[in-house]
Amino acid sequence: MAKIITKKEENYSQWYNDIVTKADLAENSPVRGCMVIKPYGFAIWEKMQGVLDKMFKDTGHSNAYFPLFIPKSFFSREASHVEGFAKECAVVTHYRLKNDEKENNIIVDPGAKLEEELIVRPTSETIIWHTYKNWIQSYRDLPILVNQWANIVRWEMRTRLFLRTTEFLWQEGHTAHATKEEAMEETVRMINVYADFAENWMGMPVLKGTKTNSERFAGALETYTIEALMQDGKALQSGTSHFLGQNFAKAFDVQFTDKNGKLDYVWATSWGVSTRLMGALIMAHSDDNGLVLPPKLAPTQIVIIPIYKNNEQLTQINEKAEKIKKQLQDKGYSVKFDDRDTHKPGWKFAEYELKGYPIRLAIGPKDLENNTIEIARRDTLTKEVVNQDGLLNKVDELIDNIQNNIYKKALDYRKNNTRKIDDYEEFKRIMNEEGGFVEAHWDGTAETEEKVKNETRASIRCIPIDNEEEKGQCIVTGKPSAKRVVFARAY
RNA sequence: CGGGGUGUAGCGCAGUCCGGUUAGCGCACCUGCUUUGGGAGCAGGGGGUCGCAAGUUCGAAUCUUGCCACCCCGACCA
Repeated sequence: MAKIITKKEENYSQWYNDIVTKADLAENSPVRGCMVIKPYGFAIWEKMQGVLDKMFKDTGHSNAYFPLFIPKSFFSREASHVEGFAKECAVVTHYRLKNDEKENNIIVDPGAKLEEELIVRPTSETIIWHTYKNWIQSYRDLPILVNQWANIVRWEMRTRLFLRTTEFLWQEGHTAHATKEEAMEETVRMINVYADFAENWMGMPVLKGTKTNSERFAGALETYTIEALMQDGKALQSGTSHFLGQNFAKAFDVQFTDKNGKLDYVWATSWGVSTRLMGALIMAHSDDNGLVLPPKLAPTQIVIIPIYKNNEQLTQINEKAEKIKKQLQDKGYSVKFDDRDTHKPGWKFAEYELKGYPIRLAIGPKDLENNTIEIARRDTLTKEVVNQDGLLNKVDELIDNIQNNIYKKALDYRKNNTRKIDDYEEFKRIMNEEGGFVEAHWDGTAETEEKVKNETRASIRCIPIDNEEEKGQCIVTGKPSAKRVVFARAY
């Protein structure tokens, strides 16, 4: 088995092929830049979906669904939005094929040309605000707090499995509010939901902050982001929440009558996370033996592997294992008993490590004799033999412990790779040799941001919310700065 | 769209420079026996339009021309 290299950028393709193919997550699809999410990978996604969906509902949102196709004219209504997305849209121009008798081939029927082209959604603001226009007349119709789980298509020039695929799955929340304050609160609420999910479920520490003008979502007045640091020192934008102001309401003429009888435009937010989070999950925690999944998101938390020499032993172990499985399931754990006779125990050990199962139990003849069981944890790859009577408590303890440990490990990694730099030459060296987050002063201009990007390939990932004010001088121009911002090379 | 690279079995590759039996290796797959506490051993077996097309030649995976696809690095981006 080829080793999975997590540190070096140049080995990521190898790493992906192994993890992704062998761990049954996905494989390259014949369609340009698209991915097949294999059953095990999709199980992880479903798990994430389930948690996020509950978080959205708990914050008052409901699910809905809007069309995949957006008429081209909708798109051009919001100027900066169309500018941001125009270059990466798949466009439907015809609605029928026909048999070309000369060539004996199927061709696009020229007679089936659409009068107005349809855009395959790269995001749904336009069609949703077109729809909201009919839903909103009065302040009594507000707020609208809607989320949709959907697929979208962005025809990027360059794709990267999981991190930037042509088609991807995501959720997009689109809310409408009567006041600016309320919309702003919603924007911040949702970035906090994302940060909560990333840290407490994925075990992945994130920096919360706002984007600079040039990195902002097309059509937004403010973009909040969570930025995670991958094990190769590159940053990954993992979720965003946008304050859209009244831009889309104005573009789609969505006005409402307020309590005082005055007409005003509606305030909007949108927010989303995608299957990129699976890439983040993989890249944040995996090691040379494969995936490491946080217990809270692992589709199966515990696997039990029988070790036996003959059928008689297997029967005895089966009985015992099924009992243990039942007990664990009663406590709410997802458990798999792998009694396949087609693979040997050693093979199974390696297999479940590759797939990142948090806890592995092994039970064999020795254990039957001694009333013991072997318990192994994926995050540290350590194992111990415990008495069966204490197993349930041990599992409780381990599940918590593993969840906390992988978070702590990722946090330590980030701490060790976050540097305060005040010298531009040092900054350049760090970007070339070390990677990671660099906290530095910036004069606030797009010119400086652009210069740094051209010279170091590092961009401003965010202006952190939590960072303290600290007066300083821009690392490039020496002009005054009120606060450090976070730079990194990013995916 | 620029720069680089690769296309040979499901996966990973050798063979190509310098044309020559029936195209080979590892893993995986199938059958049988022995095995089973960290990816088992032995024996046998199946699987290929050598990316596509044309050309050169007695003969092409190998040489020539054209095309296509994919990967990596940039520009772009969740």
